[in-house]
Amino acid sequence: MKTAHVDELDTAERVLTAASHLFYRHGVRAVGVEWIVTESGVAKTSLYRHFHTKDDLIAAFLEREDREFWMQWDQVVNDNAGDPLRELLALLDWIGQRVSRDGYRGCPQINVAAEFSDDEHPARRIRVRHKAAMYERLSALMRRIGARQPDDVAHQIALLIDGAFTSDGRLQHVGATRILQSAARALLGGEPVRARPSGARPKSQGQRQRRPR
Amino acid sequence: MKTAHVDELDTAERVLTAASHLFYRHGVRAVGVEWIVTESGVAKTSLYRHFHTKDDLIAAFLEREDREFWMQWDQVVNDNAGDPLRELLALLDWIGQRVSRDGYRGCPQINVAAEFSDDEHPARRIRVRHKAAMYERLSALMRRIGARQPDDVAHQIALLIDGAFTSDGRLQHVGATRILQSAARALLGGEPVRARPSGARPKSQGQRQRRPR
DNA sequence: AGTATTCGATACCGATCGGTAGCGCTGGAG
DNA sequence: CTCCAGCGCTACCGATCGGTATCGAATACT
Repeated sequence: MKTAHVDELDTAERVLTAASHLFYRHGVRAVGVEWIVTESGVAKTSLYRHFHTKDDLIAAFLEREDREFWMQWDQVVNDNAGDPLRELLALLDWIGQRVSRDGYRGCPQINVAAEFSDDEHPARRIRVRHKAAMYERLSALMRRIGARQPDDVAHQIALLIDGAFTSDGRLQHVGATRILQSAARALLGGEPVRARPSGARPKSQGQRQRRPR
Repeated sequence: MKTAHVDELDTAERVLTAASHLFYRHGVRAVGVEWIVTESGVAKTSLYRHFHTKDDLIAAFLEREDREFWMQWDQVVNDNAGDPLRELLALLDWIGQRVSRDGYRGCPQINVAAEFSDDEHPARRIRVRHKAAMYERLSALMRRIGARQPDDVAHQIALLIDGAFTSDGRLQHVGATRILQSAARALLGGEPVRARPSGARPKSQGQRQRRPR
């Protein structure tokens, strides 16, 4: 059915890629389909053959952003498996780098959702799901770390992350990663218990030590 | 020159009020001038007599939001003058209530700025100024509180606040104020020094005590 | 009273919006 | 070889975009 040239990009893929870049950089309402057509080098007819409406294209953009975000998240998690605290710090490092990149313009979920008022709009639904998933993962992670109030800390770290997302490179010169990581450490209560790689459940939040520097 | 009926609203004022509500609720690009005309009950000609372009109207909207935000901020500050920590907690309480209100749709500066890509656009300029002012105030406050690393903590609390702004009522049922305040306390390093109401400059961050509960 | 300004109303401008119709080409599957 | 789905191209649709022109009524300052 669909084979085409293996070395060339799929038509739908080219459309979605071009649309994603434009949507992210300029906002979805600022980008007309004609612009996407020009940028992707695809006929308008073909665009509408794969995405029935512009809203479908917007939804596809956000769905893909969502998928890729969690893929990278999981990658960082897997690279630091075993030590939950290390996992958290690695995630914050990844986010710190992400928001410091040139051309970073915030979280697409937040940005696009703000352009629509109808809560039934796919953009807003996807955003809600995305942020709920974020909290769930953080909450589970806080439990594994052994935080005393895992739900509260999860909410707080979620706030830090969303704040970093909207910072638009404001933290670039002070070190986004450093700010995020030290905040997380503080939120976990000074110096949290370092859990053993082999599932040692931390129960006492014993010896507090001054921060290394 | 301009007196008009004292009991009636100024024409420009009616336009700006209607535009502000629509802009905030639906996003600036989703709202056409015709819609503002209908909602304000003002002739299109009159609208353009006071605001030469739609961008001028958008800028006026954001400028006013900025002014009113700092007016309320200063109000909270004045109501809690003397004790810097109390001041901070009161500010976070105010923000917690603000983001929990029905119909809260995030920070207008963040939302509108995301709809434009040109950094020279007034919306993005005002946003940068607004957020810079936020950091400056927080940084000064952290110094008055006696935080050990005032700049870092200021950045971290700014992240919390921006995160709360974009939470869209997600913290409503867990208590936004509680989450924000406990985060701030933790970021200040357990229990920070409580400054005397009469200008006692805290220099040593002496006795650390375990959190009350 | 006279004059200048501001108002609302309507009609209009070119440009662009999201989306569709029709046509001619092409390349891979049967 | 035949067939046909997917492609690019162009022309087009009604609706709406931001913004302007014109005009008569109402208002305010001198």
